[in-house]
This record gives sequence, C-alpha cells and structure tokens, in this order.
Amino acid sequence: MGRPRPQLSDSSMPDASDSILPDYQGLPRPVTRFAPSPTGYLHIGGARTALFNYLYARRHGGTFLLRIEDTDRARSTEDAIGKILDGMAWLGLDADRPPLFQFARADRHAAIAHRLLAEGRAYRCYATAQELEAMREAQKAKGLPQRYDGRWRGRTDWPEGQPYVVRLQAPQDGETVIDDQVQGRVRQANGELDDFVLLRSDGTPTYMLAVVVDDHDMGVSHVIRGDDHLTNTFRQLALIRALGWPEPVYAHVPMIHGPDGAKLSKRHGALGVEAYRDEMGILPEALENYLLRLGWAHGDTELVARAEAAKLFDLDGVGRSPGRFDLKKLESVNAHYLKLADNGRLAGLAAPRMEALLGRELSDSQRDLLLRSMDELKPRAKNLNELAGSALFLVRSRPLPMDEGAAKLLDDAGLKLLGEVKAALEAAPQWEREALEATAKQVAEAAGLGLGKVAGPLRAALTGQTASPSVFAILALLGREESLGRITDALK
RNA sequence: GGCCCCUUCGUCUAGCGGUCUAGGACGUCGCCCUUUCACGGCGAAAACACGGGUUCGAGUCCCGUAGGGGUCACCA
Repeated sequence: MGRPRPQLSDSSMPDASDSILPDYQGLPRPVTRFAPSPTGYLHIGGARTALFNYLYARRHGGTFLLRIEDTDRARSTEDAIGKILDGMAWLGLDADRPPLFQFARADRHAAIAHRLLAEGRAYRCYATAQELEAMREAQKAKGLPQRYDGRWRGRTDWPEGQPYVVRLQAPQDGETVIDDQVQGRVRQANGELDDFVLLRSDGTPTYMLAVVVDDHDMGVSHVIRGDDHLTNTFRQLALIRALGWPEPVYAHVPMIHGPDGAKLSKRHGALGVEAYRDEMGILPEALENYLLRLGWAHGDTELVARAEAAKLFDLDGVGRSPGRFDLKKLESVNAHYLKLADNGRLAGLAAPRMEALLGRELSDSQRDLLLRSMDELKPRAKNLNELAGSALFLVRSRPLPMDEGAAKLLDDAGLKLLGEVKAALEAAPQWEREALEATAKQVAEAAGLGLGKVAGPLRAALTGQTASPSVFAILALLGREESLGRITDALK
C-alpha cells in the first residue's frame, strides 16, 4: 500500500501480498478477535478476554472472530482445541466466522518474512543458540539489558549451507507510542527493541510474525487482549510499520490474579471454565456476569445480563489495575441467576448430579417431583451442587437416613408430637399446602406449643434433615402417601 | 537487572479538581422476617499505599518512594 516494493525473487513462495483473506473481506467493523493458544483449557482470564472482544463487537455492530494459535506444535493438542471451543460454546461466545487455525498458514507467514528479507527490512542471522546464550550471559554479567545485539545486521558473509533465522531490522531511534484504549498513552524508546526473530531456522514463523500477519489478513481492527502483551505491542508495531500495514487499535486489559494477589495458579482460579461448570456448578450466565464485572464497571450496576451488556459494554469502562478472583462473589452472582433460571433447565442440570450422589438413576416420577420442587429449592442454592444436594431427600428410598440433628428431634417428645400430627394429617380433608399448615397449627395449639415444635419432628421425618424448604410445601410436593409413609417410618 | 504497567474498604469497584463527613456490590457482624436452613429487609464495622509538589481547593493533576504485576526466547 503506497510504498513500492520489489517483486519476490522466489516464485515458489506463496502469497506475500497486502490483501486480506477473501473470507474476511468487508466484515462489519470493528473487527475483534480472541486468539488463544491451545496448550491447555480455556481459563478464566482467557474467557474474560474472549467476552470483552465479543461484547465490544456486539456493542458496536462489528464482527467477533476466533483464531487458534497452534503454531507451537509441541504444546498444542487436539484435546485443548476441543476444550477451548467447548468452553466458548458453553459461554455462548460464538464467533461470526469459523475459527482460523494459525498453523495452517505457516506458508503465508514465511512468505511475509521473505518479502521483508527481499525488501531489506529483515535479515538473516546465523548466530547459534549457544552463541546467543553466551551473549546474554555476558550482558547479564555486565548488568546490561539482555537483548540481541544485532551482530548479523547488514552482513552478507553468510556461511554456506548453515541454518539461519530471519530477524526484523527494528528501528533503533525515536520512540513508539501506543494509544491504548485501556492503558492510555504508553511510550517506549525504540532503542529498547532488539531485532527479534520472525522465522525460525526450521522456517516456521514465530508468534510475533504470525499474530501480525493473521490479524492483518483477518481484517482485525481492534486488538483487545491481556496486558501481558503490552510490551509485545511495540515489537508488533515495528513489524506492522515495516510492512506498511494499517495499525489496529489496541486495548490491553489487566490480568486476573488469584485471591492472594499472586499470579493465578491452578490452586485458585486458573481452572478451565469447564471446572466451573462441572465441578463448581456455576451457570454460564453467572460466570459471564462475574467476569464482566471483574475489570469493567458501569456505575453501580452489578447484575448485567448478556443483552444489557451488549448495549453497555465499552472500553472506557475497563479499569487499569489487575483484579483478584473471588469465588464468594462468583457464587453470589450464581445464586442470583439460579433464581432466574428456568425450572426445567435446572432440573436437567441437577438430575445427573443427584444420580452421581445416589449411585442410581432417577425415575420419571422422581424427575417430575424434582421439577415441581424447583421453586422451593432454587432460591436457597448458591450452585448446582448445593441444589442437587438439597433435592436428594425428595428421592431417597424409605426408610430415610437420619442425620444427627434430625435424630435428635425425634426424641420421645418429638415422636409424641409427630404421632399427633400424623393423626391430624390423616384426617385432613385436603392434601394441600395451606390446609396442611392449618392442620399442623391446630395440633400445635392443642398441645400449647409453637408451630416450630411441631414442624421440627415433622421435618426430620420427612427429610431426615434439620434444614429444608417449608415442611408444608414438602408435604404437598411429596403427596399424601409418601408423606404419611415417611412419618410412619419415623414413628417405628 | 533494563523497560513497561498498576496502587480507593478483606475482595470487585464508583469517583473523570470543589456536590467525598468517599457511594454500591460480595464477604463479615448485628437486628428483623420466620416452622428449620436459605431468601428477603434494615443497620454496622471497613478504603483514597507513603512523601513531596501544582492549585483558592486533590481520592481526582505532576514528581518521587514503596509495594505489586508484566516483559525482555528460534513459547504463545
């Protein structure tokens, strides 16, 4: 574009043009992308980066793209790719185009490196790994910054048949300024830059080359990523300028730290999103809302669902300081979405967990009972595990196991009351919550006691526990036969 | 170590020179509601890292210090 450049001498080289890929031409702008490397799962930080990119595109009517950075063949796995795609799908962060796999584009990357070589903007470096290691050692010993010293810059005394890497001839004077949408204006003297490697000695591209080329080829206009990439940006900018390509807008969002302020480790939050789904029983909309608020704010709003977020999200609401992962807050957000969630969906989510706990499958009638009980259960749960656990008593086989507190409530006095309640219940004209409660109240009054004295043993008999939803709701849910049966069991 | 970034209650944050005796949320504590546990309601404790400037006036701007983080690979 603008600047003329020599033709490629090697005609076997694939496209080294400035045109972007056909599939990505004319996309609505802004164009954002999430570009994970498949070396593990989609962790919490990555999920948030993906979310911000997604939301930014939605907010401005643009396009959200996905690219898998699998150029590191030794560390990239199919399994990891699957997990990342899976995590994205679970969170509902659908890209507007199929994912682009970076490794498949190695030829294009190499072509660009060779173009730079031909233009004299990059050069061959024959320094060996050991040689560079020694160089760094020497720099370190002298207290100098460790960076490539440009020893092969401008040379043509290339040793015959030796492998070489291609390095960018980076600017040494002046400074580079990034007008980062989150970090503000960040500047660095170009003297801090060294001539970094574009192409490895085996001809494969480095990350630095691959991102720049792919972002360009995909028409990415806004690069929103973790701020661990901030200093990399100066290098990428040098490359982009050497190529004469348009510079994207950058936004570097702060990273997420663990509860102790240190880097997120596996111990606290650096789990894959599937761990939040499977092990912790978190709803995707809850994780999304929590992640959104971790690093972004819009006044005092805390609970922002997807549709609202797509209207409100913008880069000026993103803070500059790193956040710490707080499971308690996540769970409180989760509790909120649990209350809002559809009963059928929750029953479907809780059922397999209950089956795992019970070691057997739920019958159709038990599933139905679970569904009908959901309004009573979901307001008291913080996650799906609690929800499943709290529903267990519904489907346990008689006679119910009694926990310690429940057994204590069924002492002589408790059993006596329970017997009276049973008689009253058996005589009840209607098996309906309000009527049942009234019946129990009469029993309590007749005995000169509070309702709590009656409800306690009844709860123990009905659930085997001391904590549960309203005993009268349970009575109604369980039905006359099952309820009376459980009471009879307790009386024995 | 060089360079870069960050710093408001325990945590996430609001604040974009005066309306800050600093607001909200999670967590914590207390009270209320109540058949238990939750939910819900009400209330409390809890922060501008430190030191210099600039200004009539600084949480808000500048510099320094301290602390934290990132980055300096033929990893991404």
